Amino acid sequence: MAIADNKRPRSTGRSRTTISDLAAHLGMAKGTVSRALNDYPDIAEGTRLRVRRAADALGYRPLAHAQAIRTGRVRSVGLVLQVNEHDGHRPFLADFLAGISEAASTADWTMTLATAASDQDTLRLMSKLADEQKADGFILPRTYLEDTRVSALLAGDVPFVLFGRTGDPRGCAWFDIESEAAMTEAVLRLAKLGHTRIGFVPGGPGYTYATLRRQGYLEGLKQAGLSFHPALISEPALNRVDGELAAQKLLSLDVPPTALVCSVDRAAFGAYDAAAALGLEIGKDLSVISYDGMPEGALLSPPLSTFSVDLRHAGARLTELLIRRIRGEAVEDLRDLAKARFLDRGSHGPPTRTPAELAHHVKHQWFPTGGRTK
Amino acid sequence: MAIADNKRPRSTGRSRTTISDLAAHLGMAKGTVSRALNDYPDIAEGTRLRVRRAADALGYRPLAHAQAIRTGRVRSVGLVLQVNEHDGHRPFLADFLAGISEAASTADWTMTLATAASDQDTLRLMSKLADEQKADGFILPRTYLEDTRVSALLAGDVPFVLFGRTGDPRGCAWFDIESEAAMTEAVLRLAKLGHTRIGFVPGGPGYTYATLRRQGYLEGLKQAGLSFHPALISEPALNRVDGELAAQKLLSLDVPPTALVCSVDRAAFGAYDAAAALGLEIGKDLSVISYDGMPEGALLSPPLSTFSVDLRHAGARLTELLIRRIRGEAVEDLRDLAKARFLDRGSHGPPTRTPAELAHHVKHQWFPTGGRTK
DNA sequence: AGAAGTTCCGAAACCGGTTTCGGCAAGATG
DNA sequence: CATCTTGCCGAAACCGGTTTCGGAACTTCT
Repeated sequence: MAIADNKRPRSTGRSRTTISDLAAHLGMAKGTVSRALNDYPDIAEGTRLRVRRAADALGYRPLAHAQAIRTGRVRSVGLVLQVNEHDGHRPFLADFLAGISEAASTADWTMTLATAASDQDTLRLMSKLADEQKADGFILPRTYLEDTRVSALLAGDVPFVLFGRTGDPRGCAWFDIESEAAMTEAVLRLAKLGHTRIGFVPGGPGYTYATLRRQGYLEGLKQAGLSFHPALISEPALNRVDGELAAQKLLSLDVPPTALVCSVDRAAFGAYDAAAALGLEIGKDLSVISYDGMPEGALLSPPLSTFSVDLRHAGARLTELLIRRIRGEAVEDLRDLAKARFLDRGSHGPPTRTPAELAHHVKHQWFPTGGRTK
Repeated sequence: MAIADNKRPRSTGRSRTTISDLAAHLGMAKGTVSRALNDYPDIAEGTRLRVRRAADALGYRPLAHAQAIRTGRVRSVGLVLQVNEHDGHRPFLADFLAGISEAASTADWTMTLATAASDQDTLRLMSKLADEQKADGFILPRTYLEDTRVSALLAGDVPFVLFGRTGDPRGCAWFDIESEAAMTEAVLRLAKLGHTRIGFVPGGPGYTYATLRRQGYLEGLKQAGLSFHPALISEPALNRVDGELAAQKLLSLDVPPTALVCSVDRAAFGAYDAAAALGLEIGKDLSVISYDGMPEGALLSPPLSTFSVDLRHAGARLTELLIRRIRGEAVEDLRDLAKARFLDRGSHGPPTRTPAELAHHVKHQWFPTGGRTK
């Protein structure tokens, strides 16, 4: 109560110092001040310093949108997240955003975020943000082999950078994790332990990474000198249930794999379920190596061996690339790859049974009455 | 290759249609067009329609920052997330963001997001965003009883809305989940099942919710007609390890509780660990009810009974309130509470032992040699 | 019919910056 | 010493909107 009622003229605050105030205070033209602050070459060094000093003495902060009206840039990176879909990266969303925010902040930029419920919604939101110039460009997470966002942005001449590769890279800047190399490494590790039949659970079709990881698996077989059996590649699985089904099917083969390489952790979780149902011990009877590095994997027994991705770094790198893209650098110079880090935990080891023994065990467990119907 | 080289004058695109273009096309003054589009009362209905039609015929989209220069509003809600700290809500971050984005989008606003590494960093980022007018106001997640952000924003006359309450609500708009009511309900449910000694694991001191939940616990005891024993309130626990220690200590009391109410799920996870170490079965020997609704809780055995929060709704509501705040509504009209939803799962049931029996069991298990030294 | 209101729109100022242009003064050149 | 540069800054236009102001045309009232 008391004196609290000092009725200011509504949201006046102290009206900020504008560039005109600053110019008046310095006795110069405001154009000069502007050029001084923006490092134009036709300003004397002494003047530049005087201006700068006065600027922070008066606490001058240019309005981003007032600058934008002339420069056409609001210094903001756009990000449209699609939240409906499966998302192994969801636990890391905060890290990803932190990476973007940090890199943006360093360059004196900001991030404009929106969430979409569908592909179409994503396009709509991006076009709106671009039209109103709320963002100067976009980071595109989760790329498809054929990505409608890419064609739309290319057509609209809106700068962007992909997190992931795409079918036709022309006009695209991108950053990606070499997950195919991780898959190769997984196969080689397993082969070195003595596995000769190694199954593969692919990711969602359409996504670029799914194709790449499959290639990485094949490359691993080749380097290990193992022959490829199409039957050892299951149906795609992006969640626990599908992962269980996939593993179940692979393990029911006449000559089942003794090790599984999974494209995503969630599928690997399902493989644990399948193994449990069949009375198989993970890391012994069945080895599993996966990809994503989800924290839940560490809680399983045995903990899941998987490849983890530094999403904070990814966000930061993508932001740098996007800003440089917006500033006009050629896309060919704005492409980068990083490696995934292997988390060597307990879910893989030397095979304890031959495929034949494993098949016998499975058949016995799975069809206790010996039937093979259905 | 081929013809691909059509060398446009760099990022020309087709230069957007401005309000002047539109005015020229209509043969009117641009001021008139602006007023027509913004529903000024001194524009004839027919004119308004003509303008609107022409606007979407030409695909006119005003530049947000060009508007802002005069209106002083960029139509953006600011959000600064602190990512270093413990965070039970982290798995729901996407939902929270989706709620904000949706509500903002509905009002034709956007969201500007930043992440900070410390309290100080948060203040710095908010002040920068506000100064540059990249955001018109802020959503403040995770409030403290004494919140430096609140005083800073009040001093700077920057609009904001709290997610959570704070010690001194003057000048504050807020939205919160009534987690104290959830705690009360938890106690009542346990009392109804026959528990008479119910322990409480508080949340982090300083946070407003911690105090409220403690009060809710006390209120529950009171309503259930149970007497309060200070020893039944443990040290604060915000993570699994501390939760385990807290539960261990409570269970080692001479007259231990047969049920635990935990302020946060993570602490409850620790209680599971403690129970396992003591050979106690959750839901039988020890009942647990918690708060947060983290998905991991459903994977425990038995699944954790907990209160879940609709963070998408929270984000949406906060955004509505903030926008109304920015538009000048009084803070007193911008306060709202919502309820948490109880997820009735397997971690609570009637007590299978009396406190005395439980104490005996614990002592036997925990000190197999009967000693009481360290 | 003239005065007084209303309705509705054009013209211009304005917001806070950036960028262009031109010119003065000092230094370099012949 | 005259001229040509060059360095440096002021003045003004400009960006794309919004808001104020004033007045023409049209009603309404007396």
